[in-house]
Amino acid sequence: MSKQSIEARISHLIEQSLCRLTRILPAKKTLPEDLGIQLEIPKDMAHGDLTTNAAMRMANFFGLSPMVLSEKIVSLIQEDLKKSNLESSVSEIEVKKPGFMNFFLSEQVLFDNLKIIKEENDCYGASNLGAGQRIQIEFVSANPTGPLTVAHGRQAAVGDALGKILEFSGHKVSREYFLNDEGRQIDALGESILFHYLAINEVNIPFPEDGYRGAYITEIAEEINKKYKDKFVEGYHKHRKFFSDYGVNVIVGGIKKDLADFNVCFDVWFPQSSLTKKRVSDVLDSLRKKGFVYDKDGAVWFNSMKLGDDKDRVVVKSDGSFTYLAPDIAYHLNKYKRGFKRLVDIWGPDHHGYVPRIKAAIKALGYDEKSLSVLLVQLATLYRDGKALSMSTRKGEFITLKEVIKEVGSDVARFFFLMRKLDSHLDFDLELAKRQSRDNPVFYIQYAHARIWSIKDFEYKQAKGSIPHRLDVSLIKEKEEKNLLRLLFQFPSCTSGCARNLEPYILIAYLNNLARAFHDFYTKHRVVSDDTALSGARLYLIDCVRICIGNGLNLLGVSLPKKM
RNA sequence: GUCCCUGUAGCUCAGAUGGAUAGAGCGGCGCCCUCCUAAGGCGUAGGCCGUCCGUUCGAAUCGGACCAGGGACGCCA
Repeated sequence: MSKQSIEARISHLIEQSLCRLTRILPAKKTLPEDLGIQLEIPKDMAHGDLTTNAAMRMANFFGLSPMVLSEKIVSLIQEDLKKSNLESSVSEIEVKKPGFMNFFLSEQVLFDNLKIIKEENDCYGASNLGAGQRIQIEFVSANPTGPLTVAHGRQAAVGDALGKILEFSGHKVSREYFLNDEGRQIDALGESILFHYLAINEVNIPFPEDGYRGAYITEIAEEINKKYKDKFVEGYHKHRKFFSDYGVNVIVGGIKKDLADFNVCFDVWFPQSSLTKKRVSDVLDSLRKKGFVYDKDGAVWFNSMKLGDDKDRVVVKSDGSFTYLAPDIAYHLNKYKRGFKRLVDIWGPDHHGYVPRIKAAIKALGYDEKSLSVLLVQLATLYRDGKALSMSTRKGEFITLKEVIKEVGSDVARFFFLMRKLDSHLDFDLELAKRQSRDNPVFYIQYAHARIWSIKDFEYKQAKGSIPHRLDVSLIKEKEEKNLLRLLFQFPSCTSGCARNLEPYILIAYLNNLARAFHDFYTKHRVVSDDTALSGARLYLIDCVRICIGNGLNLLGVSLPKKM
């Protein structure tokens, strides 16, 4: 019996007994639809495997003290347990102090879970939470005017991990990169390259306003000059488009390579240029018909204030060109039109003011704003030896994602970017990241995985694989082993928690605990010994740990070393 | 000025939808390799959870005010 079904069945029993109580006790009202009942895993294992606050939530409703209500519910549940085949799974239900009901699962459930892990293997922890729903996750989407920076690195790691987590939880995920390949910034890019190209050919023009600086710009200019010599010097203003196209091409190529080196892949690259002017103005026209768009001061405005924004926003400037919002509205409509039921946008914190605007647009387009989740991933600050490294994108002084990956490796970089809650600023210490000890959680977790392989190897060399991995329940009795059983049992609720909250860091905390529990077990008990039966049982157990750590690291996009 | 994020042990941070005595790592101190990787483990010390009100059976968690740090507020993208 899988853990989900036990959880589900217990919470069903609770609800059932509440319903029965309304009939037994003089009910004043009908039960509210959302009871707010939570069945959760208690922090302290002394409080059982599952616990609920149901009695405390419902005490007022029934006019009973939480303790009395708890007792009544428990006695009803116990009657039902006898009738169902759950009786062997729940060993005890206790009522504690303020009114908690604690469920203790029988050890058999935890042992059966090991068999489930072995069977499901790399699917253990997967669920059908998403029920096959199509969900699109758009992330990075950095303008192709320069290489990816550390900030993009965090967004890339988060988006990719969330994609994997959502897939694992039964969603149909599409990862998308919106490529901003036209507009003023792209023009400025072209002009910046042109400036350097002309400089090489000893033609001096003023440096463009909003121009980009940085070695990569001069490199592109040199590359063009090498290929085409001084071909574009005469009548250079006619060739601006060539320079910007060339620059975008080179930079997008670099971005794709950096992402590939970071093990991040996208299903769709969506160029802004594919949203033609006509498509954008068609969308604006349809919004105008619905009364969401109006003219003022020679510009066209979106009536976003009525939909929750603090002011109305310009969509067509008085010079006739679109603001960024206009194609973005069309883009989001396009996402829905492609059949996605849910959208996730991952942005930097500098875009937070933009959220009400796009939410307003979603509403104006006639979709439920809740179908769009905007995740604002806070910045990552790089440190070296406790000192923050300064960054300024404008001056071209920044640390690229590429440099970070080169210095610490993809595994470590990904892990560090995911380590904190998305809302938290992230301090990324390069020296700590390279350290290989307990204070570096990546190595700590990978080390547990490698240790298990090392035990398996040892067994293979000693006994030539003759020890059968057989689960003899009576042999697993150490405290450290029981601890592992419990943690392994919790893995599925951890993965679905990540999916529900769109937060990968929950998984990291879990893996840290599991690795710790394993290291603790390892130093206290020998796996491979003369006692073949015991060795077999322990090999079975640690292989389940290996599967769990492996599945967890896979979701984070971190590799699973067999040796370290 | 408006808005967003943050404020928990000396340092870096957990505390997933409010829950039962607030947890890790580092650093301090003291231990554990004739034994499957010591890149490990164990023990110990260390806290008015920024401040003040409020909601609740119950608050680090929710609401309000204030204080401190970071960031955003364009007919830029």
